[in-house]
Amino acid sequence: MLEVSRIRAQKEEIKAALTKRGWTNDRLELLDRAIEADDKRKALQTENDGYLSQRNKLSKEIGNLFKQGKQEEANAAKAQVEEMKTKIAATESQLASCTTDLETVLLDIPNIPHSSVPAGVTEDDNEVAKDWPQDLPILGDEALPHWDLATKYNILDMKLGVKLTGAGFPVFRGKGSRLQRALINFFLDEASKAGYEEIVPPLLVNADSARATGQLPDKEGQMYYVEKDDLYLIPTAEVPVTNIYRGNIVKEQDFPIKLTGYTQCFRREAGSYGADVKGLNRVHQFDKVEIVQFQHPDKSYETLDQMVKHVEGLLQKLELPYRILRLCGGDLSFASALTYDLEVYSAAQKRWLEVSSVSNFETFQSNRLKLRFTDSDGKKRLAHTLNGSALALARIIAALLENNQTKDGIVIPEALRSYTGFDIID
RNA sequence: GGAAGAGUGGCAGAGCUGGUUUAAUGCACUGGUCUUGAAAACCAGCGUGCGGCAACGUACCGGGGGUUCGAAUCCCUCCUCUUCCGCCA
Repeated sequence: MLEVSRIRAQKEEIKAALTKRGWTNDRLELLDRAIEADDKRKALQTENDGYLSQRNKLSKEIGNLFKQGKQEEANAAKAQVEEMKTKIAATESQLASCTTDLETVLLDIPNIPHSSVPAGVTEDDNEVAKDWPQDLPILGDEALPHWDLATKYNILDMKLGVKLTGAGFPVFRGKGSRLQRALINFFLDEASKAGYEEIVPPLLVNADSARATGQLPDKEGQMYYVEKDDLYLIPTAEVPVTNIYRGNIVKEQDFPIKLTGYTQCFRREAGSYGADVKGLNRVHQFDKVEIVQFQHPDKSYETLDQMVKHVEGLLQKLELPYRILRLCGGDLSFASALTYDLEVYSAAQKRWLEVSSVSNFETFQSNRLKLRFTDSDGKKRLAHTLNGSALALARIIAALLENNQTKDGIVIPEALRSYTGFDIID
């Protein structure tokens, strides 16, 4: 959520930046509506405070009058307060509806894209920030997609998941399970080495947490919801891990705050069927190691680069061909100011698979989180928040299986062997 | 799940027979005096949001609602914690 003060101060720049998201005048007028609603809110607040002030003053007087035994005067004052209360009730209800209006408008305004974000509408307009320098691997015609490899080596069973739960809930078996566990440990160890504090958070969160990171209200349908307890299954570790600092005021010297968490992630992912979603490409439950940082506004883009480097390092160690995209305005998520997608090439599917998304949210998320720091002048300012997947397991496994298939079996990359305890799946 | 007790500012802890409480006091923290430096002592400052150029006003004592001219204080409800019982990985 953008701050109204920022919309006021930089309205024209913001309008210009939002056109990169494909926004036209009819939507840009939301900015004016936000300012209008805020003006109204301020006026009502001033009015209401005045009434409250009078009420408080009168109430004190009544107390004194009673002590002095001046019953009649006290009763007269009571009548005045009665009048005041009617006014207060009226302005308060206006104030409440006005605040709701403002909030509604603000929730519809996405983050302002960073100056380096290319304009564009679809993923075709994304910019390749770093391409794979070598030739892409070419497998023989006998090469299989991961869903067939999974069956061949009995390491992953989608049909069994259907029996146990439903479509999109994979069941890993044997070496498939161990590969899964190995990757989790590998990713967590790498994050620890890079200075991230490891967190094991709850997998269910309350509505306050879901709201603070922006899942509510806009992405409510994406989350599994436990009605009886009013809790949500997390779609990513970002939600509980980021919320650790909800409402906190940290010291400037605490930056950067670096957290990592492995969790299973749950997504309802309504819609979207077909070849693209086959196998592990899109599932309802998957495993992911997330990295999160809270940073001083002046340093957040440096940090974003470091986080991308970290994820790159993982892909290099796994010996997977990858490229980095800078997302265009149209493909940029609602809350992000700048996002890099890391994609791994699947030689069998002959396409790039998104395995990580690393974003700087600037103050967009911290505004809802109310995550602030005290700067050197003693002023309270919103921190910048960043996060990225490091990494999502399902698609990495898909890519590993496909790219590393040989006639003897699937070869485990060197870096993982001490974790898996085997070097081939056959 | 059942019973009892409790939730106050970074921490500790008063207030809780409704009205100078503008939330006492201590610790911690920040600045200053003193000191070669430090400690101690002393002086001052020290929550957050909103409105206001400011003075200041206003809201917040777990969340929400109510009673009252007036609520940290009384009532209802929800949440959390502690202790005991039950159940259980």
